[in-house]
Amino acid sequence: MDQRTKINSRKREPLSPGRIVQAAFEVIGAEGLAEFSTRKLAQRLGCEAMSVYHHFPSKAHLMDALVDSAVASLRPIPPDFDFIAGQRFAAFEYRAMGLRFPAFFPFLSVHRMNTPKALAWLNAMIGAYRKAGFSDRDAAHYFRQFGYYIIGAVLDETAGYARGPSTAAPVPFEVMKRDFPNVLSAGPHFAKGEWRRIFELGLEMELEGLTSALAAARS
Amino acid sequence: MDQRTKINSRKREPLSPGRIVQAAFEVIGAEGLAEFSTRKLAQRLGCEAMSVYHHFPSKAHLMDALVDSAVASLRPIPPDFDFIAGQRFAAFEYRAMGLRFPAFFPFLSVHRMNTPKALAWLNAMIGAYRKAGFSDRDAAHYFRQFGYYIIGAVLDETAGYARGPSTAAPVPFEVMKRDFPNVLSAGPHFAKGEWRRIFELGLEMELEGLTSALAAARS
DNA sequence: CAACATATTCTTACAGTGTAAGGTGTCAAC
DNA sequence: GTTGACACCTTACACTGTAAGAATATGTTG
Repeated sequence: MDQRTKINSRKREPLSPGRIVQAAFEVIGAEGLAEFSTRKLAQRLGCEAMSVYHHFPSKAHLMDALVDSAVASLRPIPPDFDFIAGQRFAAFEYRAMGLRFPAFFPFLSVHRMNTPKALAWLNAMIGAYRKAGFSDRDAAHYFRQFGYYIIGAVLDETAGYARGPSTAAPVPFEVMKRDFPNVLSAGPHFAKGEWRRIFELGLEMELEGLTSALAAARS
Repeated sequence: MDQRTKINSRKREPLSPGRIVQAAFEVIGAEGLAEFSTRKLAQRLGCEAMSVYHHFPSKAHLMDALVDSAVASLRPIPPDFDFIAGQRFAAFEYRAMGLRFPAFFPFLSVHRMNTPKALAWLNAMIGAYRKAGFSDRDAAHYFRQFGYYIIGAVLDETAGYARGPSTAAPVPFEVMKRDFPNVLSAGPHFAKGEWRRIFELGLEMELEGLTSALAAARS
């Protein structure tokens, strides 16, 4: 009908899954997960909301593509690393991925990884445990347990980082001082500059535990 | 206008924050977090959607009340427990809380705990670390790191438990067998019956690490 | 008792959401 | 040309949270 719409769609690069995924990350990064809608996505793409549906059957499928894309950005463990060094590498790599998409990570953390690229990554990770000497069962269990720590850590860093202050009226300083002095004195040590140390503290604890478990499994 | 509405609102118990919170948990438990809306909540309460707004200024405030209520259900660490036993108790207690509200936990996991009851719980937890002999800084860091593991674990149990299959078309068995054999053979060991063992595996690893850290801090 | 005040609850309306159904313009193959 | 496939757009619907204000219920004062 209106000729400008045609011109618009001719002028710009045509839509594609890749371009849509990238634009989605941009919107989520700029406006936050809650503000991410098909219409705002379309606005950034220079098209109409429904045009996205020609490339993704639903918003949920698009979100899955975002998960896949984020997971695909995880570099595999270098082959010459031993098991512990490899797990350390994977942990930092996963954390870096989360911090690359801080506003998106809370979504990722809660979603099953059953897209092809996510499965490939999972497969490699579990394979590392098997290869190190864990039984099938122990490989599954220790890997999952390790994931608990990593995901919990990255979630905390991103959920706190990406979101503004809570909706509830914050407790005033005087009340904090009187009723929750431990929280107050812990506050500075929760600052962003400390996050990496906190992450490493627990990570090294995990790695020592894995070392012991591995020694026990091999004997 | 319509007289039945009056009769209805006379007949039932009057609205109150407590009744609304309870109904909210019921709706979330029965229909899931995504299906939880003010109108469905009102339906369960036998009132109109906007009536809720007299008791909570916004849905976000109501959600905060849910967080507060869930956290308030955490029993404090018994005073005669030593530090490690206390942390073990708190970990299981937290996990039990999450499993009590499985559909709600993914929301809780991502939200700051700055309501009064949540702060009281935080304050007690951090206090336990201080009392055990950690410095202010180490208390903050080791507590947070411990929380990473616990929250990651409970999130995984509830997010997998409370949600149905992913939206993406699942990868067919033949493909799994060929391309992701490690994931396939790990599958049975990720079954629900194994969750408690997995949780304990990582928990005991954490507790051993805390024991060592505490010994180092005291020396 | 009536009259007023306050606390609850309901009605209506609006801007926003995901997306079903079907239309329109462009281009390649015949 | 005509046809058909493809990419994109228009419209419409059922849903969301909630602002604004009307209506009712309850309590208080005369």
